[in-house]
Amino acid sequence: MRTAQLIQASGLSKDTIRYYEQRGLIPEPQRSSNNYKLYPKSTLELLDFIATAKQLGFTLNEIKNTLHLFYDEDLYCDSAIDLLKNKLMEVSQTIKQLETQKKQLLGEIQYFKHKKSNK
Amino acid sequence: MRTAQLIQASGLSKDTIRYYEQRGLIPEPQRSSNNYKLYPKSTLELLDFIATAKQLGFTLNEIKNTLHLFYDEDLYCDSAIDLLKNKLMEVSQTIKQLETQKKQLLGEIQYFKHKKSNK
DNA sequence: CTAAACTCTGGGGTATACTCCACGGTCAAG
DNA sequence: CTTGACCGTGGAGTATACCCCAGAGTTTAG
Repeated sequence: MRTAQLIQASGLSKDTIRYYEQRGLIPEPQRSSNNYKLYPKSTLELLDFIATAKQLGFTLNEIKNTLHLFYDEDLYCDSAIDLLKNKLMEVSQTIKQLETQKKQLLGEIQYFKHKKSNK
Repeated sequence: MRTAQLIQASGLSKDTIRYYEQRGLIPEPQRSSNNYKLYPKSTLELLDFIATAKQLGFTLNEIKNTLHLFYDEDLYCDSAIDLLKNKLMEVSQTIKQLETQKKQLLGEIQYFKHKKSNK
């Protein structure tokens, strides 16, 4: 699979793919004689794995430390569950903070409504 | 008020204050003959205003575009309310996305639990 | 053979909100 | 007069996830 195909199949830009390569998220592809990159199918699957993980809220760094799950999912159910649970707690925590922010915003709105009615 | 006092009273670092100055969030202070900065009291109040706005989720850029509220709060109740409502919607939107993320995470956890029990 | 399309690389730019460093001037105490 | 605290400046660095550009080799169609 050449670069153009991978771009097309993954929906990612060449720069994103290159960036993932540089960050070590996907392995360096082989080269053909003209130095063009040749990706194995697994890279496409890996990119899907990465996309899913991103959607779940994982950063690229976190995903990088999780690649063993992609390569041997069956072996690491427990650690997968741990990672997911941790992220779940993070997300819940963030939601809580935002709920607090919401309350404060509502309070401020009330304050200005009150002030306005006193003009 | 000199720099040290403002740092002390605001709880911000010298670098943060300087940064706010550069960004135009607080006005350039006067200088004494030795070139030391001399802040008026209002700057401290302004820093408190900024801190509050930050807590409500506003970025420094947004805050900068909102400074007229600080300088003439009474005149702009309506626009204050608009700004707050917009931010409220933003926050609510973010919360929704995170709730979705949470559901997906729970789904993934179930998936791995299931997979594990089948080993 | 030439022009267009494809590919590679290195390196700079973006947004956010600061922090940290180093160099140098100023001031007060002893 | 010197030492240490205080103050100011410019500029680099941090984290995240990319985007964009330019220069140059390669390949393919006509």
